[in-house]
This record gives sequence, structure tokens and C-alpha cells, in this order.
Amino acid sequence: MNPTIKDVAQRAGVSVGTVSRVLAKNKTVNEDIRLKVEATIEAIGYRPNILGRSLRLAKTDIIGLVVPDITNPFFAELAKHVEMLASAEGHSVLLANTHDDPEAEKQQIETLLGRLPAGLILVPVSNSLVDTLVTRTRTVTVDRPLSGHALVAVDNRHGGYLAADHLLSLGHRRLGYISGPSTTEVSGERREGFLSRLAAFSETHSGEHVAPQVLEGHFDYRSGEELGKKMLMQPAGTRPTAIATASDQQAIGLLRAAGDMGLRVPHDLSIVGFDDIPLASLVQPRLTTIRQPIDEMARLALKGVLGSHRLEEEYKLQPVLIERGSCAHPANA
Amino acid sequence: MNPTIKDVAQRAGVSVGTVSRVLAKNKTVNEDIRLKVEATIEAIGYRPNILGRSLRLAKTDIIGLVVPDITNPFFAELAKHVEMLASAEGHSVLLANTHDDPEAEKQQIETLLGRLPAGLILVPVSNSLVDTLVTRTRTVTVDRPLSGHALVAVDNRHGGYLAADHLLSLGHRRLGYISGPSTTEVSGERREGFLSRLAAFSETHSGEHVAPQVLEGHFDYRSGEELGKKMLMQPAGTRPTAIATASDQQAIGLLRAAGDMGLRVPHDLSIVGFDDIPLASLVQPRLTTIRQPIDEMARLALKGVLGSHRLEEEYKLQPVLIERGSCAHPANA
DNA sequence: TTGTCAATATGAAACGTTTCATCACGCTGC
DNA sequence: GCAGCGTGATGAAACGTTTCATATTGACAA
Repeated sequence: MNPTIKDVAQRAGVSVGTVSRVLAKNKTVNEDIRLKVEATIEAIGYRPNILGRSLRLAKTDIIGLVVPDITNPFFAELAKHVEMLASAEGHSVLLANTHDDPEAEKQQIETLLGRLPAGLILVPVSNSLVDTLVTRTRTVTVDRPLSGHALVAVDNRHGGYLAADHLLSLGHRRLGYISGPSTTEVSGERREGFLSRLAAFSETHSGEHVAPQVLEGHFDYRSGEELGKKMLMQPAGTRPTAIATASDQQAIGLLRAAGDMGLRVPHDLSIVGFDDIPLASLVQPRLTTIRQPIDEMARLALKGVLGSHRLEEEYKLQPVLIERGSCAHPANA
Repeated sequence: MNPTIKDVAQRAGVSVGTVSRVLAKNKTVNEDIRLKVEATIEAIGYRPNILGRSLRLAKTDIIGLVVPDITNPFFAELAKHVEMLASAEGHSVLLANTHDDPEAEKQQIETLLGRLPAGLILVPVSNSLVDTLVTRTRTVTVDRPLSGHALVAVDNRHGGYLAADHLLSLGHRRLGYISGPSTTEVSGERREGFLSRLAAFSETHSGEHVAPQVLEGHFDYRSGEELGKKMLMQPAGTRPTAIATASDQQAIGLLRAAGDMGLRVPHDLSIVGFDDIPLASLVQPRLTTIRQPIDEMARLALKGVLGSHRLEEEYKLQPVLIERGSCAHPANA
């Protein structure tokens, strides 16, 4: 029904091979002929059939994007940027959710691989089964590492460090930290960075030993709320005056918990999140947080997947502290 | 490199046609042969090449999902459900964002169509250019209509009606409504539903004429905040005691605005949103809202795209009022 | 004139399916 | 013994590309 390369060839009076060569911008084609072919392409509105090409090349121009849950604002943001950049280069993005389930992830990636994608951008689950599976395709991992594959991520240690530093500089000494699941490296790194800054502080300020309360949960809203409630349910004298979290979602849950308990942020409690999702600047009060440069991560991941040479093993981007309204000096200071 | 249907045929000592027939579960194949073929398939780990099949059939099993912005929680939720259901049936989902730009939408859909998808699930932009373009594929429209195509949406009029009804029954008489852009039908319907309930009330309660203040903006957080500020910046005597919005995002923005101005929700101001995005139950206070059954919408849309017979022209689902913490009786009552 | 070479066009094969017209075979009924 | 038939397998064509070995042409040198 649609015109094929044969129709073009016939109408232009050349062979299909020649048409293919002008399509491929191959240099070895006579100027006159090139013009004539291009004219006929225009005239009959020929559009190359992607399936024919893909079959021949045994490879499509589709990019697989595999995330735990597209509903998570961080991954939605990632997806948006990946899709924008990819479509600007004529690639399409196939979306798959793993729901943090290694089996589902394996299943999803297997069917994805069957489609012979140009590459895979993957946010792997914790105990991923796919490390050897994906070696068949160019794969770049985002946010979380997967052994043997390029990783684009933020320097999580530094992010945690920044959060701690900010709270210390505001004068907070009784600190809390709401961590992500210890099964993920990301979460461990952020916590480590946070604790390391505190340890350094204790060392330089002898006598002022700051030992934070740490609680561990998931990255989601609910976990932030529950853990926050637990942590805040202490007398004002021992309760932390500031809490850092491993994600903005946790921070927003924590904000809720604080509100429910009659604590005012930032007057009674300072909070610093992590990620800088769009919502962070819309909650009440606006969330001070550690921004991940998602657009840059998307760009790098795509470059790693489509670019001419392999990405280095690890690409760590620098997070930056975004000061908004959820932090202040401690009330008793 | 991967085994092909030829390898299977050769190894099983049959023709490729026969293998294809057992793959297609065609009945006209001898039991013994079927078993042998299945065994060899298993033995050499044959997986049909999707590209070969697609080329032959001139059709893929990919479903195109085109939304304005995957970052919008409502569309993210939709995408999640569509993807889950689709992958359960062996289909994959190609994601495209239009950023509410008719040109971008056209561009996206054109390249999508070039991939010969099994169907298209589309949330069209306001002045969509693609109504004739997409007739080439089975298309179901979600949330917003597009002339000549099946639509799956919530009964927006009824949703607006429910919001108004709830606020009236709580005793509110000075009402505000923050609408979406009048360029979208969705927004008009919700507003109409809201106003119609108020009109009916005025009629039955002669003397109590309720005429709401209406402000119009976009569906996003920012619009809710700005318009909210404007509406609340009135003396307590004339300022609405309750405001309904056309989206949860607006409602959350409004919540912010109220907070910034020192108004307490729901004591000083009642708010009811629309959509019931995940965040609605996590803001402070939890948002009373009109829920859209997104999972059901995704199911219907997919059925319309993959099912054996066309969906009816319009499929209107019933929204339901979810009572949470952002509404109360007016303070002066 | 012939041979060589560069430049460029051609034709056919190949990618992995599905489908359809054809064919082989065994049975039945006469 | 054979025509007719039903059951099922076969082989080849077709889908729309790309690529590569080969063919054609013209120019130029010997």
C-alpha cells in the first residue's frame, strides 16, 4: 500500500540499490541521479519501511527503558528526558516496569531483547538476575549499578555529605537520618556520606560528639511518614532538630508526619531531601534538597547507548544542594 | 546467530512451513510431528524473530502510548497500568510525550505510525492535528476526545457535580472554582458539572443564591498556586470558604498558597481536588478529591486497541468522591 | 587500438517469517 | 484396479530493506 523503495527505483529509472545508497547518504552516487531520486522520493511520498531495514540489519532503532516504577517521579523525569533526547535523534523508547521484582525484570528484559533494541537504559532492581543477559545489547545502567555495565549516577556519598554539612552549618547537632533500604548501594552511599561528614565534625570539634539517629526503610512516601513518626515520637529534648532523608518522597512523607504531630517545619524541625523531584518545590514548605541532574544523566545514558564508543565504567555526576524553605536554625539556638 | 525457524525445520526433519504452523497453533498438524517440532524448539532454544514476523505481517505487536507529559502523575499512572496489562499479553509499549504541542504530537505520531503499531492509546492535545492521521491504526483516546475516535474517559460533568454537592452538604455557600484551560473539553465539563449543581441548589433553596467565583488556568501545580493566591487575597468576609479545583495538582498548589497566606486547611478553607493521584493522600492535609478509576480506564483502552471488535464511541466511567482531610464545615457555621 | 583504472550503477542474495497453491499418501467405494 | 477424496506436509513466493560482487562507462596511457 505504501510506496516502497522499488516504486521509487522504477519511477526514477534506477535500481533499488542506488536508491538505497542515496538514502544512506553514500558518497558514491552521481549528483544528477541523486537529485532525481530525491525528487521522486518527495513526489510519491516514500518513507522507508523500518521493519524491512531492521530485519536486514538485525537491529532496530528502539531504545529500551527499564525502570522499577514509572509512577516514581524520579523515574518519570528520567523517562521524559530520555524520550525527548531519543526522539530528537529519531529513536523511540520502549517502556518497561519491573516493580522492583527481579523475576519481572528478567522477564521484561527478555522480551525487550527479543525486539533487538539499539540499546538498553536500565535502572536495575536490587538482586538483579540480568547482568549476563543484557550483555547482548549495549546497556547503560542509571542510578543503581549492575556488575559489568556502565553506570551513570550521581555521587551519592557527596550528596549525603552535602546534606549533613548544610544542617551542621545551620547549627543542628541532634540529627536524624532516614535511610533507604540497605539492600541498595545507592542508599548505603548516601547514608555513608551523611555519616562521614558528621564523623569529621566530631573529630574537629572535640567535645561536640554528634551521633545521628538512623532509621531504615524504603524510598517511598509511606516509609518516610512511618519512620518520621517513629523518630519524632520522642520528647522535645531528645528528638532530632533536623532530619535528612534518602529521597524527596521520604522527605515529603516526613513532612506529613511532622504536620500530623503538630510540629512546624522548619521552625521545630528542619528537613533535607534528596533528588529534587518537581514536587519538592511545591510542597509546603518548599523542600530543601540535594538535586540530581537528571537531564544530564539522561543525556549521558543515551550517549552511552547510542554513541560511537563505550562509556567509561562509571560516570559520577555531582549533586548540588538546593536551599529552599524546609531548613532553619534550630529553635533553641 | 540465533537459531531460526529453518534450523528448527532442518533439525526436526520437516519443512519451515510446518514449523510455522505448529508455532501458530494451527490445527492441521499431525500430533507426532507437532511433538517432535516442539521438542526441537525446546532443545535448541528457538525464539521466533519478531522482525521477520512483523515484516511479513506488515504489523508489529507494539502499542504506542502518547501522552502530553509522562511527568504528570495522572499520565504516569496511566502508563503504568497500560504497560502492565500490555506486557501481560506479550505486547510492548512505546512511549511518546507531546508536551501539549500539536506539532510535536503530529511529529511523534508520524514516526510512531511508521513503526506499524498494533494500536495507539492517545491523550490528544487541545488542537490536535492528528485526527485523520491516526485513522490508519486502531486508536483509542483517553481522557480527552478526538473527533472520530473512541474515547475512554471519566464522566467529568458528574465529577464536578460531586465536588459541588459535597461542599454544599458541608454547609459551604461562598464557593470558588479553579478551572483548567477552557480550550479543553475536560475542563469545561468539570466546571459545568460543578456549576450545574450549584444552580440546582439555588433553585431549590430560593433566597440562597450561590454564585461561585471561577478562575481559569492550567492543570498544573503552579497554576493552582497562582490562582489560589489571587482568589484567597480577599477579605475573610468575601473570600470563598471552599474551593474546588479541576485537578489534584492545582489543589496541591492551592494548598501551598493557602499555607503561605496563613490559612489552615480545612479549618479556614476546604479544598476538593480531582483525579486522586497517589500524592493526593500524602499531602498535608490529605486531599479530598474526585477519583478517576485509572486502572479501569487503562484496561478499557487496551481492550479497545487489542480487542476483537471496536469499542463504542464513548466510554464514560463514573468518578467517585474520596473523602479525606481537606474539607470541613465552614468556620463561621 | 588495447589495456587499465576510477567512478558509479546494477542485480541478486540475504535477513526470518507466513501463507498458499500444490503435492503425496492412504482410504473408501465401486 | 482405480477414481475421488481428505488429511497434512511441502516449497516457494512475498514482505522491504541493505550490501556486495559484478558490470558498465568513460577517460587516459601505452
